[in-house]
Amino acid sequence: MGVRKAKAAETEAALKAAARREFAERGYLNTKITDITAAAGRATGSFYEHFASKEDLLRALLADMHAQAGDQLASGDHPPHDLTDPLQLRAHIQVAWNVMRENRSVMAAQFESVLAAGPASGALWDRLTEDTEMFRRHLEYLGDSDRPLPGDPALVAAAMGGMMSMLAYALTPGDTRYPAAEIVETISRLLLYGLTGPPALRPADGAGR
Amino acid sequence: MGVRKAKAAETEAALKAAARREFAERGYLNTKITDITAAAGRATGSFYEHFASKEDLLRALLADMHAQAGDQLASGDHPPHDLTDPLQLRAHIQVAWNVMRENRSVMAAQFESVLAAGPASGALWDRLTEDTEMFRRHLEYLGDSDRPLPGDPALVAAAMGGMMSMLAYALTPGDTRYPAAEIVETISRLLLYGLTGPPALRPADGAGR
DNA sequence: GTCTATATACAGATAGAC
DNA sequence: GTCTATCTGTATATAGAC
Repeated sequence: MGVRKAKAAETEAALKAAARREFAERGYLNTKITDITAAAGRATGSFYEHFASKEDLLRALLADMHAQAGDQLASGDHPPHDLTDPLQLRAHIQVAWNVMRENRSVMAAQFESVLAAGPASGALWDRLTEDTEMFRRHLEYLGDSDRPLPGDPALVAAAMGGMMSMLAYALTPGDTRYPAAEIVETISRLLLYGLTGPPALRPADGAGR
Repeated sequence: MGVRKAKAAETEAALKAAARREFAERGYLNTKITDITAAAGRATGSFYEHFASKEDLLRALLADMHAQAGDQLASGDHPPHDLTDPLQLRAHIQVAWNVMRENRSVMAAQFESVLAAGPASGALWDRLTEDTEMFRRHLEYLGDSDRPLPGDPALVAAAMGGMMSMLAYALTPGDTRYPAAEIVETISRLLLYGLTGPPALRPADGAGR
C-alpha cells in the first residue's frame, strides 16, 4: 500500500471512529457532517472524498460491524438449537446482548435511520425480522420437534429481539442500575419460563395464597 | 363560547387531526410544519397562533391521548393484580395493545421525539419506565406474595413494555400477516410461560427426543 | 385569527487552490 | 488527498396586511 493510500485510509478510519463517538453522544440524526469532521480533526470537504453521504458512512460502519459480529457468532460455535435448554438459551442471549452492547452506537444509528424512513414504510419490521433470523430458525427447530411454541416463530423471534434491542438502547452503557449479568439473567429467565417461573418453584394448585 | 373562539378551536382541531395523519404517514421527524398546515387547509402562519412549535403540538396530542387512555384504563376496572393468571395477564396485554394501536401515530411520534434527544440522554429509559409503571406495580405485588420473579420488577416491566411497543411500532396497522388477536395471544403466552410452554404440555424429563 | 411574503438559520454538498 | 470558501436547498419562525 502506497503512502498516499495509507494516509487516505488513515483519514477514513479517523472519520469512522469520530462518527462512532459522535453517534454515541448525540445520536445519528442529530450528528452533522461537520461534527464528524471536526471530531476527526479534518476539513469538511474531506468527508466527501471518502463517503457520499452520512447514510453511506453508516453503511460502511454496519459492514464493519457485521464482519466482526460474524466472527463472534461463528467462533462461538454454539451448541446447536434447543432454546428451551436454560444453558443454551442463556448463551444465546449473552452473545446477542454482547454484540448489541459492543456496537450500541452503530446499532442505534441504524435504528434511527430506519425510523426516519417513516412508520408506514414497514422498514422497522424488515430490520427486526432480518436481525432475529437466528432466533426464528431455532424456534422452527423446536416446532419441528413438536414442542409447543407461544406462536408463529417469526413473530416470537421478533418479540424476543424487539425486547432486547429496546433494552439495549434504553439502558445507557455507563448505567449503574443494572449490571450486564443481571440483565442477561433476567431476560433469560423471562423468556425461558415467563412470569410464572420454573415449574419446580410454582406453588401447587391451591397452595398459593 | 363565542364564534371567534369557536373558529379558532376548529382550526386547532383541524391542525391536530392533520398532524396525526401526517405523523402516521411520514413520521414525526420527517413531517414539516408546512405539511401539517397544508393538510389542514390552513396557512403556515396560522400554526403559530395555536402552537409554539412542533414539539408543543406533540405535547398537546399526548395530553389528549392520556386523557382518553385514562378513561379506558379506569373504565375497564380490571381484576386486580395477578399477572400469572392467564386471563388477567391476557386482559392486561389486550388493553395495553389496544391503547398502543389506537394511538400508534402519536406514540410513534413521541418515540421519535425521545430518540432525537440522543442515546446518551437516557430519555428512552425514563419513558419506558414511566409507561410500564402499571406492569411494575403488578409485578411488585407478585413479589410481595413470594412468587418467583425473573428479575427486578422495574426491569421486567421495561422488558415487557419494550417488547410490546417495538412490535406495535414495527407491525404496520394494515398488516395482514398477523391479526391483532394472534399477536395478543402470542405475547400473552410468551410472557406467561416463556418458550418452554405451560407445565402440563412440557415433555416429562427424558421423554422429549 | 388568518393570510401572504419574507427573514433567519443551518445542514448538505461542491469548487478550486494547494 | 486535503484544505478554505461558498453555493444551494430547505425548515422554522416572524412581519404586516386584511
